Amino acid sequence: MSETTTPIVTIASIGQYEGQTVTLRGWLYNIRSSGKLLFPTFRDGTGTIQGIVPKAAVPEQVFETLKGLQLESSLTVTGKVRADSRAPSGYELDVENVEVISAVSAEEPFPITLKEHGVDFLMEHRHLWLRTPRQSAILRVRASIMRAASEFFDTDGFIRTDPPILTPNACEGTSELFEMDYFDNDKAYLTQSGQLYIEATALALGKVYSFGPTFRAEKSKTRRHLTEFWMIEPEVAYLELDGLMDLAEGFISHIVTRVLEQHRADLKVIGRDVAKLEAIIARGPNGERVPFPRLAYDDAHVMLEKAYAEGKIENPHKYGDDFGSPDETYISSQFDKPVMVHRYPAAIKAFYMQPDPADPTKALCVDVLAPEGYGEIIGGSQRVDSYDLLKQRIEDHDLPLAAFQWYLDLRKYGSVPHSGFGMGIERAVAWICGLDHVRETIPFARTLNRIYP
RNA sequence: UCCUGAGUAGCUCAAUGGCAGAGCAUUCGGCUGUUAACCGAAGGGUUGUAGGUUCGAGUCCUACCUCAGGAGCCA
Repeated sequence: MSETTTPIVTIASIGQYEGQTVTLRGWLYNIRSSGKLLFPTFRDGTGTIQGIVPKAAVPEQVFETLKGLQLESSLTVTGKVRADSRAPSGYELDVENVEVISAVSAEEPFPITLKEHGVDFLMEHRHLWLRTPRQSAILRVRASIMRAASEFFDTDGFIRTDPPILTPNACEGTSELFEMDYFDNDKAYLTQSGQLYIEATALALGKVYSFGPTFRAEKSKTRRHLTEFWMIEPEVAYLELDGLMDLAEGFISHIVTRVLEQHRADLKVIGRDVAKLEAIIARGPNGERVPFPRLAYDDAHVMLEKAYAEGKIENPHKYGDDFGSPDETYISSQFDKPVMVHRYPAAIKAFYMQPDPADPTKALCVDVLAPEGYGEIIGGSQRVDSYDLLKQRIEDHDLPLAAFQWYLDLRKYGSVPHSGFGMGIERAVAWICGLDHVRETIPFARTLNRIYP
């Protein structure tokens, strides 16, 4: 429509074009008017910018077109970029021309308004909710967290080896699995962890990781649960528990560092208290790295006993039991960095975890609890490397031995100490973004009660 | 699965057992610096579903449905 050629730019990069006439391709995010002045706000996926349209300065048709346009109509807009201290982003656009690509009907206006909505309504319109600045910012941070996570392993000699998503049996035999028919007579299940498979690839390649979707058919209805979520899992041959904790610490530090480097603006949109994240990677007085606190299960139990005696938690923690959500929240609230709780009682942990030689009733495992009550974001362990012990564990847990024969083979042919952990991406995103529910951390959350849209 | 809570206009919410209401959104009008703009007006309702109590039920009772938060379990 414009007779002259103007550069097509993104809102994120518009500062480079101050004083120039440019074209944006996007959507109408909001529009205000003051008589013969219009203030349309445009968005293009990279940000938002307010345009100014004085009636006297543009063709009648441009003014009337914008005035009658519904929110989220798509359009291209041409105008001159001007720095303005009144604008939140620092720039405004003096609109010269608009071309409507697709107008939204007034009979069915865009359902997501700038006012508040309920959770159910927003989730029902998730495909449109994604367009709002906060949701877009969260997805950008999610993408960077995933990139930083891969990057950490890729640059440290890890080989990405993704396990199958369709599996013949339960990994741990505890969680509920999504079941399906697999051709004739056989059942297949959606994976709930690729761990057993990457133990195999780790013994082949040394340092490996997997990154993919995971499925849990648990009837969990909380702010921390999805039925389909993404998990990144490293597995390393010849690595023992202490080294595994070092790995987890470096991993989390790297991700937080990258997010702080790249997403200050997004974190501001989300409303995240950045100081809480800076504390994660804060250095000591001489610039030295400050390790994450490491707390043995027994010491964590003592901490909880004291907290209960002082009335800081409602229910006493019974020694030998796993920590409940309120317990984890209390423990993590005592530190401003993620806390690594290790050596849980073997009886409450998975069959494949190596017993502690110093106390065989304990497992060489670690849970990383995120600060601010976000709970467990990482669970990991050193794996049983003895054939006989592993076989006995499988039998003790009433797991089908035949299905685990290949897994036992790993202990038959050159078994070595090895360790790994898994981090749930959505929980990490929820923590880093300071969200109160994981459903906002993934484009289309799958939960107990929702599989639409 | 258990516990708790919520379902009223497109959305967010009010309404002592006694006329069904507001803000936003939509439509119309006003306003040359608005930031979830503001001001005026109009249209918009099978109060989640099915029963019951009552002269009268959005409100009280029963069952069911949907959703949310929590517990357990987990990442």
